[in-house]
Amino acid sequence: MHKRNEIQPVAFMAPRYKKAIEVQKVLREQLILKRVAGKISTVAGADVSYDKHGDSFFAGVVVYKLGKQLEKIEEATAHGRIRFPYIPGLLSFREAPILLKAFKKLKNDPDVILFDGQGIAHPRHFGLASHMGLILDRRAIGCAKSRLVGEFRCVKNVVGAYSKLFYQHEAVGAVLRTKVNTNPIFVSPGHKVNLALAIHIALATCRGYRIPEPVRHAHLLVNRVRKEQIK
DNA sequence: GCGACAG
DNA sequence: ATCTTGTCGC
Repeated sequence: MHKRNEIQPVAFMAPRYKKAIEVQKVLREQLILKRVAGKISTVAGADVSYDKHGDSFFAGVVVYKLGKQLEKIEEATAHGRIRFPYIPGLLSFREAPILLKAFKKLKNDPDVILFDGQGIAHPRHFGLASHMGLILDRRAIGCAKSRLVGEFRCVKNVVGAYSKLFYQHEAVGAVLRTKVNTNPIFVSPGHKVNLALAIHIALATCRGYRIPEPVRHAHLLVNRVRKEQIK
């Protein structure tokens, strides 16, 4: 008997997965869920693309200067072998290594990073954006295309409208309308930001598409690189 | 036992 | 996530 969103009964999981879950529980204690002071002038987006044959993938990061017009100032990619299966709730153990490899090539250190996944809107309040933000010691925000946990009400069909995402009686994120007549996205604080700033940054970096520009371009970048490298 | 389940 | 062309709708 499992409550909704009680993903992966730990008792039946392989030891390495149980260990991963314990790691998340320990690391989440170090998360900073308040807005950290400091100017935000550069924003990065990161994403991963999987090789068709399933044993390798690519990570990409794109850095933008924040302004009226977003100006791309740097991008980096990395290639690596997949060492961990996809298990809802344990995505960071699969994607963090390759993402870190790409971040190491970066010369700039962005003031905030947007990730293609959840922040604290997660069974243990420690999704990909939280994990990466903590490791990189950067502000991080989760921008997912679908729900992992939580309940929410309908979102008005107006850009900027949102409803809070509740999980265990706590607002862990927002279901945000970034484009009319289009499904909303799931924004949640990852690290060193609060929900209000997470929503603000996500909206401020949207340019007419559902996905915030940094993540959208990181997505395009990795897909382009993957298709070229396969040849 | 069934349904839910980021990418 | 990925395999994939056209097609319906704003």
